Amino acid sequence: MELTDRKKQILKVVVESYINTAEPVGSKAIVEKLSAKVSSATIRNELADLEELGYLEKPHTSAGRIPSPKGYRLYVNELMEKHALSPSETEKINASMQGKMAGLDQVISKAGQMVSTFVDYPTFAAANHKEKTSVKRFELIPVDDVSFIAVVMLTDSRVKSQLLSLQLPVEKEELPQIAHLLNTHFVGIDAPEMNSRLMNLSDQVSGHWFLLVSRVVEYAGELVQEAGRQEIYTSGASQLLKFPEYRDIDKAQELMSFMVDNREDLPLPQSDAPMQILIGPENVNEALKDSSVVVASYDIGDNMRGLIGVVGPTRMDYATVAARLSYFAENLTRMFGKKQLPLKEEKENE
Amino acid sequence: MELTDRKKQILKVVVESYINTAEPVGSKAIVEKLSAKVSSATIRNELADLEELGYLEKPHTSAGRIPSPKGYRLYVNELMEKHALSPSETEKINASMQGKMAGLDQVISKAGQMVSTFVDYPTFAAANHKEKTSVKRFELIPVDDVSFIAVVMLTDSRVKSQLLSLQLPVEKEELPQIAHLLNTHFVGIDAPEMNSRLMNLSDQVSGHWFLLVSRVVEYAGELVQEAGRQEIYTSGASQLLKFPEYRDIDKAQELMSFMVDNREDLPLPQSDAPMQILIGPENVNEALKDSSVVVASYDIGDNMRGLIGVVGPTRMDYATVAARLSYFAENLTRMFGKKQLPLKEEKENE
DNA sequence: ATTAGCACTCATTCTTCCTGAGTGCTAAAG
DNA sequence: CTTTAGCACTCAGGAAGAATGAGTGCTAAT
Repeated sequence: MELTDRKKQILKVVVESYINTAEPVGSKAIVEKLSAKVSSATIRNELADLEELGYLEKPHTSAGRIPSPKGYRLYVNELMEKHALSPSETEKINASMQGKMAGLDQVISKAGQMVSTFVDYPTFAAANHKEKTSVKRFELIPVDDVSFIAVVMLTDSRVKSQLLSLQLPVEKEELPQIAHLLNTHFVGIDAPEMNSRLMNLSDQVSGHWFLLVSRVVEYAGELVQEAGRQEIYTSGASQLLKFPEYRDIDKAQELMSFMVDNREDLPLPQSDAPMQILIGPENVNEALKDSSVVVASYDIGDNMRGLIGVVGPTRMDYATVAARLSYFAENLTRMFGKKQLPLKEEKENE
Repeated sequence: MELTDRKKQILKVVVESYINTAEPVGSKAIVEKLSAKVSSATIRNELADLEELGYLEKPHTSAGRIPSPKGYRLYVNELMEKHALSPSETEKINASMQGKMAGLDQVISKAGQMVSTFVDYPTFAAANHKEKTSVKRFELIPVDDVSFIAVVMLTDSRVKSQLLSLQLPVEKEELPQIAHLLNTHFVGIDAPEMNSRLMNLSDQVSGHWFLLVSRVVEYAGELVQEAGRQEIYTSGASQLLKFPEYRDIDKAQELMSFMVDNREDLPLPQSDAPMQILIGPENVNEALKDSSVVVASYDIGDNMRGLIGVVGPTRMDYATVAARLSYFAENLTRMFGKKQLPLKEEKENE
């Protein structure tokens, strides 16, 4: 059954007022904010209906109403006015995005940080590889008798390198051959496959070479696995404490410890939708059951999708957050979503 | 004037009892915990003296005594029993340190994390370079027509690399010469010096070369500067909320926002002492005035000194924290303080 | 120097009472 | 059938007071 127009208007007023004040909303207050001129008694009847339908709840008998998750859901789906950003806001966002992010790792974490300061809620940030990352190419650079540098180009166009030292002497002349070996056998595959090929190799090459090769493969394997694991960054977690809903220290600590200490356990929403809003119990994560999350995603290169989630009480300001976040995400896609990452194409200041 | 032995014993009991319970300690409770058999009235006289001397304070007239910062200081300097770790504790520490840290960046942050879980207080972690980091050597690896990889070896034995792309074509054959140029002019110097040498070079080489060189130098300059900036990591910040002294949300938020969001502003103690305890107002940082910090340092390679700080209320368990932290720090020095970093010398599991 | 004894202080807790915002229901009016 | 005025009712939250009890400081005796 569809709600009447008036019921929707009333629900909207309740949600917005509660978002602003965190106080239950009473019938009189609603009358004042409502354009239609009706008495508070009428509103009370409507409120009773809305409560029966599950859109509102009462903290206790003699208090006003607050929205239920179902109420927020309706608000977000139908009632919320997607408000456009003011020029000064877009300006601020644009300014903050100038030249702050060098290198892929930084894009992800910085994006989260910027959003957090901009929406005034805590955020988390992560990224998914669409395809599995693997090694694109190996290079070995001689250093001294016992050490060399392994340079590993990954398919996501990052380049990682590390100094490796052995007990045995390393012959400069052998390195190119070993690199060739690596490039023919260990490119384009995942970590377990790397290991099994390494095993196969063990009796085809000399022990000395094998040692060298396995050190490099070990390193590369870690890189590939690390790329598969998704690192989650969080920002602004301390802002949680400013909301009255987290006055209860235990509630606060539960969520807080997720945000700052156990981020790896934050289950991320999977959908590819540009923006998604998860309200209270819609979150699968136990610690988020009383909170809401607004998630947006953006492109990084053409093989990754960045994710930014804004975390707050269910009473969070969905309209503003959604507007700002989606503007941000769109801009990030514009800046980093190209075929080839424009890594440090242009620079400014220092 | 020296305190009598009995006064010291009493102070010790007060401090330790308060550390355990967070409740003011009364004369009767002291009698019970004190070996000497005296009456509570005697204790009261002594307490009055200790208060007059500034070692104790009273929250209000009818409460027991709590230690003042001066009291904690005396306790830490003279009274505290440096307790040895039990075998099961050292075992746990040793186990947790097995093979968790690969690469220099990880040593620092992981060390902080491990200490935090082990002492049950929040920690911060950082590292100082004793000497300025600079570039030890450049390598350029051709990739395709317009891009190449810059590999930069730093004096702290880290190796960093990045894919650089230009608009102009990159000649494979030129790269070794350009690398040579870089290695003769841009090694062993700091970022500003790099820039000024770059300027000098501008009319000595062709525009094409200059473009290439400046891209690499720019990248290297950032690396060198980044090494100079000190990155601060924190762990376990949410544990703060479990202490009653941070029940006051505002206090909690102030410190919390330092720990999780503004870590770069945490001023770190400079001393090179292996361990240092800063009690309440001894901290210069405003946000830490009501808290205490136990800092220890350890060697990383032979050019860096890692720093781990344990943060807690002034009522923190100095004896336990100090014991565990120093054991940790000693082990870290043992593991990573060698001449040459044993980066991934041995491995286990995956 | 120590201690028993006693009057005093004051945070904390519990009760009681009051207030006022807000409700639900009924009965009358549109 | 919808709206509204009116009224009795509920209940969280705050204020005020009383009781509790842990702890003190001081005095006078040992």
